[in-house]
Amino acid sequence: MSDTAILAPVVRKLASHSALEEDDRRAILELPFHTQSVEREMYFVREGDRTEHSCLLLSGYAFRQKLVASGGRQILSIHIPGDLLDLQAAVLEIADHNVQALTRCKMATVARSDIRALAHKRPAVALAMWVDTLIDGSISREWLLNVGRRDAQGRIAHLLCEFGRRMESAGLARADRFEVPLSQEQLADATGLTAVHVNRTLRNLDRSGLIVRSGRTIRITDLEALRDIADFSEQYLHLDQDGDRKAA
Amino acid sequence: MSDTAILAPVVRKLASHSALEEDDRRAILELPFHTQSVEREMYFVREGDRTEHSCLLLSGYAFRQKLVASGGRQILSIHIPGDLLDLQAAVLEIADHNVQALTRCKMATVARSDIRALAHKRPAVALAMWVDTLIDGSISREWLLNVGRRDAQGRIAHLLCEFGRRMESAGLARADRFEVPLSQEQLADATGLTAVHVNRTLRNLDRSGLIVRSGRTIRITDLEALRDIADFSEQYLHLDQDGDRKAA
DNA sequence: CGGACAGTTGATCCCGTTCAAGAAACGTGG
DNA sequence: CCACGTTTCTTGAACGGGATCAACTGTCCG
Repeated sequence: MSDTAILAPVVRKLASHSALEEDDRRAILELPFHTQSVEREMYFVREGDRTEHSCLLLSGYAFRQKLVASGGRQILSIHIPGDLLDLQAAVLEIADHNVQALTRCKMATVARSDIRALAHKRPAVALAMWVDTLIDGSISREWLLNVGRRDAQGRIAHLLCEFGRRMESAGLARADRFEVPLSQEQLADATGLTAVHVNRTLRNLDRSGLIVRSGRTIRITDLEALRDIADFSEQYLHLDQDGDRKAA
Repeated sequence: MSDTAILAPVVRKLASHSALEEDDRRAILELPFHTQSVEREMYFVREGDRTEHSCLLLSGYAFRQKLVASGGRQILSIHIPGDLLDLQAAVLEIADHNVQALTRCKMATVARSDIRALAHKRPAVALAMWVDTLIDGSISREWLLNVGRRDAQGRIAHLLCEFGRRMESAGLARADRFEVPLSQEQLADATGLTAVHVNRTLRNLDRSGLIVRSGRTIRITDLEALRDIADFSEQYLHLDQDGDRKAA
C-alpha cells in the first residue's frame, strides 16, 4: 500500500490537466519504480546520455540546463515537487540537455520501456503524458519570450510570478509568498542576465515596494502590480485544462 | 488516390523519427482534412483562440510568435514545408501563441477530434506525435539558450546553421546554400536583437568570409567554421531517432 | 575561529539599441 | 517598360542597459 502510493503525485499531476479513468490511474500506480535520493548540484541526466528512465520529483527542487561552448549556462526550466521530470527520456533516444538537482531531492525513476508499454496499453495515459509535454513546451516558449524581449526588471518579475503561481497550483505555497530555491547566480542563468544585475534588479523591486525579501523568501506586496510590470498572464501554464473537474 | 496522397508528408515526417507500420500509415492518410491557401502575414492561429484543428504545412513557410505588452515580438520557431504545425491544437484547449504565414502557404487542416480519435486507436501514431512534440520542445530549448547566452554573431550563425540543416533534412535545400524566408526584422525578432544589429552582424559574417549573400540567399562558405562560431551541434534536432531505418 | 560561498555595492566599459536618413529592391498600375 | 510608392536594407552617430572587474560584507558550517 505504502509502495503503491509513492507514484500518486504522478496521477495527481496528470489528472490535473487530463481526464483519467480509474483503470488508467491504477495502471500508473502499478508502474515498477525505484526511489532515489540525490544531493544538491548532482546530475540526474547529462546531455548526450542514452536515456534509460524518466523520473518524478517527489521532494526538493531541480532544473534543466544547457551549456554553451564559451562557458555560459542557460537554465531552461525549474521543477517543483510533483513535476514529471524528463518524461521525454521515455521516448527520445538521447538526452538533449542536463538535468540537475537544485536542492537535495527525492525522486522516483521509472524505466523507459515501462512507460512506453503503459502508453501503448492505455491511450488516455499516453494522451495525458503528451499534454504534459505540450505544457512544458508552452512554458519554454514563454521563457524564450521572457529572455528575448523583456528587460531585466520584467524578466525577474515574470520569473517570480510564474514560480509563485506554480507553487500555489501545486499546493506548496501561496502565489504571493514563497521561498525561491535559486541563488542569484542561478536566477541570472535562468533569465539571461548576470548575477550582479540580478542583485540590483531585485534591490530595485524591493525599494520600489513591489516585493519584500528576507533571505530567499519573497513576499509580493502588490501581486497585481508585479504581474503588470512582468506582463504576466497565466494562460500559458494551461492550469485549467480539462482535468479533474470535467472528468468528474 | 490523389486525395489520399495529400497527407503523405505527415507520414513522411512522423516516419522520419518513429517506427510506423503499414496500418498506422494508412490510418494517417485516411484522416479527413481540408486544404487551404493562406496569404503572407495572415494568422493561422491567434493566442487565446479555442483550438479546433491542427495543420500541416504543404508549401511555403510559417512561424510561431508571441507578443509582449510593450510591443515587442519574439519569434518562437520557423516552419518549413512538411512540418506539423500546431499539433498541440489537437490536445490543448487554448492556443498559447500566434501562428502566422511567413510567405504564401498551402496547408492541410485536420479536426482536433479526428486527431484525438486516431491517437486513441493507434498507439504508435500517438507516440509518433508525442515524439514530434518533444523534438519541437528540444528546439525551443536550444533557441532559449541561443537568445539567453550567445552574442549576436553566435545567434545569427546558429539560426543559419539550424535552418540549413533542417532544410537539408527535409530534402528542400543543401545545408550550405538556401534562401532564408525572413526579413532582417524577422531575423531580429527570432534572435532577440534589433533589425539594425542583425544587418551589421550579417555584414560582418559576410566580410569575414563565412557567408556570401545575394538577396536572401545565403551561401555558407565554410560550414565547419560557421558551426564553430555558432556553437552548433545538431543533436538537439534529433534527426537520427528510431525512424524508418530501424523500422525496416 | 576560519574558510567558502552568497549577496552587495561601486566604477568603468562595451555590445547592442535608438534615432535618423539615404539607397536598393520590389510590386503595381499606367 | 517605366514611374512611383512601399517595404527592406544599409550606414552613421550617439546613447544606455547590462556586463565586467573588483572589493567588501554577511552568514553558514565545520
